[in-house]
Amino acid sequence: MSKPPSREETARKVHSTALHLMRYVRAQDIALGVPPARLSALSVIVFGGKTSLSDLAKAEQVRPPTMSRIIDALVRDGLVKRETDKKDRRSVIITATEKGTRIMHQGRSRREKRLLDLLQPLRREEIDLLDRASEILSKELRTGTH
Amino acid sequence: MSKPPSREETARKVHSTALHLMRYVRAQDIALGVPPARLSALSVIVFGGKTSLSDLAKAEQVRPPTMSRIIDALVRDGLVKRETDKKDRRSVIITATEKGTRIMHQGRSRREKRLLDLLQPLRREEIDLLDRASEILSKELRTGTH
DNA sequence: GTTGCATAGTTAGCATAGCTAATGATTAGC
DNA sequence: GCTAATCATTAGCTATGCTAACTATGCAAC
Repeated sequence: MSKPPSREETARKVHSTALHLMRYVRAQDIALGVPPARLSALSVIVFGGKTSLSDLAKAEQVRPPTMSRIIDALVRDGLVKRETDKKDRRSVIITATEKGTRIMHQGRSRREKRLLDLLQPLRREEIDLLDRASEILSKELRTGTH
Repeated sequence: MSKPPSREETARKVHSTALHLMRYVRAQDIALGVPPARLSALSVIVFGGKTSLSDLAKAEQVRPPTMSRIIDALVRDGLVKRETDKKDRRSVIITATEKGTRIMHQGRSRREKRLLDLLQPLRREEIDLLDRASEILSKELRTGTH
């Protein structure tokens, strides 16, 4: 049927697809009323459990002052709470409130539903192929230089 | 070997992989010294040819005032130029300058090189699989409701 | 051709989110 | 106990998103 794709072509396709996919799922988040940076941080807090502010900053690849201000807003809106670490009183421990947890679960299920809708018309073999492709890429992203 | 993945699992994997992949390639862009929104707009201008401001706004999924200001910055930095459309004098046509084109090509080759490095250890069959997976997803993203 | 509506773009003003530099508080090393 | 390192915050800048209000132009109806 078709000739084997060059690595360059495949790289371009993969990049373009990932870009459009992210755009597609992120559109769902607007309904939650929590802006993107805050939602992303909240996700780490809810699903990753309690962490320090600096660990959060690392996870989100932003600088501590940026994360500090994001936490300000999340605290103000009652989605997380700040506590000073008993072991190291310089450190701040961030925990999700019940409200924060609830909103995050809503968000996740909205996004998953959206993606499932996208995958709905696909056949068993195609789902299987997407699954293996994700595995391959994830593995390289974990082991590569970055 | 392994039992067939549920659609839910696959959806989660695909989402997570796309997210990490975008993070991986975007890191390259910092070296260009052009902030993300401007770079993305410049990409549409360089590779998509001359367009009006409102078409650009649609392509980038932002409102016209946002695009207007992005263009302000790109013009100020000599990367694009504004011209009024002769046919419809309300309309503004945006074109890339030589400098803008040069920088964008640099950016593209940096990102492609980065992705090629990632795909480098993969075998022929794995590349082929990624290629087909991208095709499948792209097709759904094009034909789906969004 | 003028009246009136629609469309393209800009301006003004606000919120969000990124950064560096500088500061305060606490801990760790010696 | 002093010094250096670490964690978080504050201040102040840039960038990027939005809506509302405005200007200028085009188009349609009469």
